[in-house]
This record gives sequence, structure tokens and C-alpha cells, in this order.
Amino acid sequence: MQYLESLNPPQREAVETTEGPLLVLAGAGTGKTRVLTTRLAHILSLRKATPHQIMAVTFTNKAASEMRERVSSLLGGLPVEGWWLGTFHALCVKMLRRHAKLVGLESNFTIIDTDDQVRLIKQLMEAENLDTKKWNPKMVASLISDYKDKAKKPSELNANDVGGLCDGKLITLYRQYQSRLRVVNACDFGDLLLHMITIFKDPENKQILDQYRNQFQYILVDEYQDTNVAQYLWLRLLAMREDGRASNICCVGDDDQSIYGWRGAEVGNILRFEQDFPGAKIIKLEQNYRSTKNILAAASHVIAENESRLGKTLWAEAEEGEKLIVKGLWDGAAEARFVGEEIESLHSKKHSLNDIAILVRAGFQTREFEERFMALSIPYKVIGGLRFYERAEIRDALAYFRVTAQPNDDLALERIINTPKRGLGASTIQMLQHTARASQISLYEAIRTVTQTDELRPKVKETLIELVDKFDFWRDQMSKIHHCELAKMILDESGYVDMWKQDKAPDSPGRLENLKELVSAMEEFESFSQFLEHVSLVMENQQKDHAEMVTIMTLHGAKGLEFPIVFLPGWEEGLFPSQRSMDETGLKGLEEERRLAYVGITRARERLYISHAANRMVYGKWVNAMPSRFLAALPDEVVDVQNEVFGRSSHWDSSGQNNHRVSAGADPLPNIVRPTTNDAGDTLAVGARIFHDKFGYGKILHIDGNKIDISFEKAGRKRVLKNFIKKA
DNA sequence: ACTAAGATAGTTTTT
DNA sequence: CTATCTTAGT
Repeated sequence: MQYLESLNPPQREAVETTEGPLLVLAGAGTGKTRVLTTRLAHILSLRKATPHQIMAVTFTNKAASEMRERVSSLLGGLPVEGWWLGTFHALCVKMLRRHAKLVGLESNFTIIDTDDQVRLIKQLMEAENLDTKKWNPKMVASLISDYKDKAKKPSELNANDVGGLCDGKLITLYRQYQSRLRVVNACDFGDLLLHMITIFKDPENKQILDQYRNQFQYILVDEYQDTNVAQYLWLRLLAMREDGRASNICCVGDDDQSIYGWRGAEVGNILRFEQDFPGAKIIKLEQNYRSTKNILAAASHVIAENESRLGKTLWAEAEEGEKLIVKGLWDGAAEARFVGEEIESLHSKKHSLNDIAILVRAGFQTREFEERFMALSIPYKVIGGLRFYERAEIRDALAYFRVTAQPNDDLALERIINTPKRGLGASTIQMLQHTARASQISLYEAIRTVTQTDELRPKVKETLIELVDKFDFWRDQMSKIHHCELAKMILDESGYVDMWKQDKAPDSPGRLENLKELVSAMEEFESFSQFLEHVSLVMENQQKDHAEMVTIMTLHGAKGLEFPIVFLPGWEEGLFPSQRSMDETGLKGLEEERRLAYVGITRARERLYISHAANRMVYGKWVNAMPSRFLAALPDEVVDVQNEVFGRSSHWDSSGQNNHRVSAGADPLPNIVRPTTNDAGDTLAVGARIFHDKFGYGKILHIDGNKIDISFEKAGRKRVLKNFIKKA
């Protein structure tokens, strides 16, 4: 049991407390994953349970596979087989395939994604004559998902819950959506949990719930702070015994890192743990093994401003380390330039680019850095963005596969019914959908029915018969030929590959490549349906690259990761904390933003740069921004403030204590920013976009009497007289 | 039925 | 600003 030796006392206690409910509050960098995996290995090596009797729930597939590897390596490299390890959704699918009949589904049901969801809802709204401009189908879809996250079925909602949404038809829509899903034998992500909860709650199915309760002797849940109500209820159903005692459930999480409230996560779940699971023990992991003292101090001071937290105090034996660099810059471009230069200098000092990460609040912020890095030839990778399975050609191909495997999959059929173009237009499709809805049958069945009549033009009828015949043929081949061969056959015979071959767009060769990659990815799976299941649950692309690169990603994407050097750009009011978060959920939103800041800071091991720009282009308009309030929380003694912005903002000044934080080199006096007016009457201010007859468009950098310094888009930096320019 | 020009809206994201 | 959707025209 040498694996216990390397743990600190609370870590060891968390591993050895195997019986009864346990909450492990693990601060950032305190060895959370290590405790989880060691605990699992411990239970297995003491033979307290067989793998089959263990359930381990993670939030991502990536976390699940990491856990699989780490546990087996702790046990001497032997793979652990037969345990229930996976995401909430993956575990629910496994269960639901067994009991699908109980909620009116066939066990080969399809799992639809957000895109399909929205399209289906839009159709239903149009059928109800709802104005899809007034009520955005996307919004309606997310409302329904929210109800599902809260484990609320249509029957459990009343008019008070939905108000006047969708002209009071929201509950009706939700109900129709569910019944339509049943007809097409499909589930959305929320349903996976909700259906299982429905099954578990029904006294008729008591023996099913009992069977699982008996089976899972040990339950482990990672990232508990990110669970939503439905996930919580599902867990509780499995983890509570009939006599009201909790079984051996161990939840690991950090309330300070709860950053998914906007998609239904309830911090309350972790805050309420002791009440929910009577007799629960709570162990706090507070020793940080990741960051320097300075970085930790910064993180602690930021998060300390939050009201609702359980309260942990991180400490470290590490060195103080370098001070954090807080840099104020003129605009987003200057910020990108600064980061680029700093990275070049770090790289020349033998820091690997792999050690460097840029963590942004929102996806669009990556662009400025990408442009700059391309200009400087700094290799970089953007994590996130559109994923492999989200590309149009991949989704189309998958839609073909889905209809082959499960003809009632309307959403998939609609997607490709006229791709490639077959002359099946909106009117034909509408007629088919109408028939399908009216007779409560799937689109595929509707096509079969309608093509037996003369309601359609002969040409259209012919095309439809040909199409369904092809699908029938492919379905027949499923049991006869290898699934990769079948995939190639489908893509070929459907004309889909030809469609891209004939497309002259510059990206079509790449799309054909992607299709090839898709087919080769199928090799790893045993069957067509197994592959489809994998794809619907695992949307991430697992391509590994060996080259040295800087990582650019969102703060959300960075949770659970660490880097020696971290850049946190865009710390400005409105951007971070995000205005929208604060507008939508007020203090709750602000606190979540602050946790996000905490997550960002604690990703850094050795060096941390935080930057903010005074001016930023937002949706094509220049806006000036104040430094983020989170900066004011950083203790003076751990930061080195370098402000390149001449006029310091009122917020920065108003925080009083920060007034002395201007680096020695800055000389703000000669650079007072004062707008001027030209003879044409245009107000000319620094940062304004202007036009010059000879040099074209540009931006005002500096005003010096009637002479103005301008950065022209084409001509570069020039000094011109104010009367030669006008406002753009 | 298809294409091209206008309108519109626009975090964070996994499953 | 730009990606996406809608509408009008052929």
C-alpha cells in the first residue's frame, strides 16, 4: 500500500474513509484527481468491492478516460474491467437502453443534439402558428432544456412557471416536443437523465431501482459543484437506502470553481451536502502543490470577495515566486502585441511554448491573438471552437448513417433529404412533415405512405422512392458487410462524396479529407450502431499534436488544467466580468465571474500575466473599457503594475489604494488625451476612426495641436494636419 | 428551386 | 465586424 505513503494527512483520510457519505472539498491544485483515483484503487485492492460494484461519474469523457488510465496504473497497469465509469449521460444511456420500453422508446433510440432539438422545436412552433421571430426557437429549446436540467416534466409545470412565454403555449410545445421525440424514437441529452429518474421514481419499477442500489456499493462523483438538479436527483435515488441512510457516496468538488451555473449547475448541491446525505463527513484539501505563493495570494484575495462559499484557505510550501505582471494597454491590438513579444522573449529564454497558455473569457477574443501569432510565426493551437463532429460534412455523413441505422430518425433524414440536391424543395418536405405529424408517424413512414398515392408529382415521387429504397438496401447490408465498407458505400451511392468533389469552393478538398477521417475513425468500433453511440456522446476530437505550441483557450476550457506560464488578457469591466452575466443574474452572475477569475489565476504554476486594454473593438464599434474590478482585489505586494495607458480610468483611481501603481517609466503628463475639432466640425478624439484622401482609413493615435498622429490601415503611421482628415 | 442580396444578432459549453 | 438566416428575384 505504498500509494498511501505519498499522500498528505487529509488526502489520506479522504482515501481511507471508504464507508458512508463523504464530501471532499478540494481547492485548486490540491491533488483532487490523485485522491479520487487513489481512493478507487484502494477500494479495489482491499477487495471491498468488485469493479462491477463501483460507479464513478465524471463530467467529461476526457476526465473519464484519464481516470481509467490512472486507476489502472496505480493497480500495476492492469486494466480495470466492468466498472461503471463515465459521464452522467453515458451511464444513463447504458441504463436507458435496457429499460427504454418503460418510457415508450425502443432500445435503439437515437440521441439528438442541440441542433436537431432547435430544428424540431421550430417546426412545432410553426405548426402552432407561433411567431418564431418573437419567440426564438433557440431560446425555446434552451428553456425546455432548463426545465429538464431541473428535472421538470411538462406535467410538473404550471402557468406560473412559464408565464406568458410563447403566448402561453410553452407547456404545450414542451409536451408536443416530447411526444414527437417518442414517435421518432429519440432522446435529447436532458431526457437521458429525466427518463431514468422517471423510471426510478415509479413504484412499479421498484425492483429495477433496488437492483442498481444493491449493485453500486461505492459511488464516486467528480466535479460535484457542477451537477444540476436532475443529476443530483438521479444520484440521490441511487445513493440513498430505503431506511433513509446514505450509502458509500463520495463527492469531490470545489465550490469556488463552480462556473457552469449558466447551464443549470447548482452550487447549492455542494453547499447542501451534509443535509442531503445525513452523517456525511467533510474533508477539506487545502494544501496547494501547483502555484507559487504570490499566485496563490492573488487567487485567494480575488475569491475572498465572494459571499456564498464554504470557505477554504489555500496554502503552499512553494516559493514566493515572481510577482504577477498586471499590464494596462491602449487597445486589443496592443495587448496582442504585448503578449506576442513577451512570448517571444520567454521562448528565447528556453521556455517551451507548450508551457504557455492564453486564457480568455470569450471565444471571439482568440482572433486577435491568432492574427498576431501568425504575423510573428508563433505556433499556437486554439482549443475549443468547432469540433470535428460539428462540421457540416461530418454531420451530414452522420445523418446518412443515422437514417440507415434507425429510419425513424426524422431529424437526420430532414438534414440530408435534399443534400445533395435532389429537387426536393420546401413544399415537398412541408407536405411530408404535415402527413407525418397528422398521423403520428415518422417522416420515413410518411414517405412510404405518400409514395403509394398520386399526391406528388411523378418526378418527386420517383426520387423519394429511390431514396428510401437505397436506405432500405443499406440497412440490409448492416448485418452483411463491415461497417466501414458500408459507410463508404453510403457516402458514395448517395452522391454525397460527388457533391463535394464537384464543389469548387477552396475548402471542399478539406471536407473530403474529413470524410475519409470519419470512415477511418470508425475502424476502432465494432459496429455501426456502436460508432453512432460514441459520436453522440463524445463530441470531442482527440487529435494529439507533438509540435511545440502555445495554447489559446477559454477560461471554461482550462478548468482542471495547469501551465507554468499563463496570460489572462481582457480583464475589463463588461468583458470580464461579463456584462451579460451581471445583467442576467446580478450578484450571482458576478460571483460566478469571480470564480472564473479564480480558476484562471490558479491555472498558473510559476508566472502570471494579467492584462487589460483601454479601448476595444466590440461588434465593429470602439468602446472604452475600465480595468476589471477583479484587479483591485489583487494585493499590492504580489503584483507589478505596468500601465501603458496614459489616462488612467476612474475606477482604477477610485480604488484609492492602487493609485501608486504606475510604473516608474510612465510619464502621463505630456500625453493628455484631449479631443479637438477640425474646420469641417468633426470631433477628433484619440482612438477615433478617420478617413484621409491620400492615406485612406486610419485611427487617431495622438493629438498635438493641429497635428495629428494616425495609424493608417494601409499606409502605416503618419503625422497629418487635422483639416485633411474627416470622421470615417 | 435556386441564388444573391439584405437583415439580424452576437458569452461561457459539455453531454 | 462577421456569420447566419430570411426574403426577394430570376
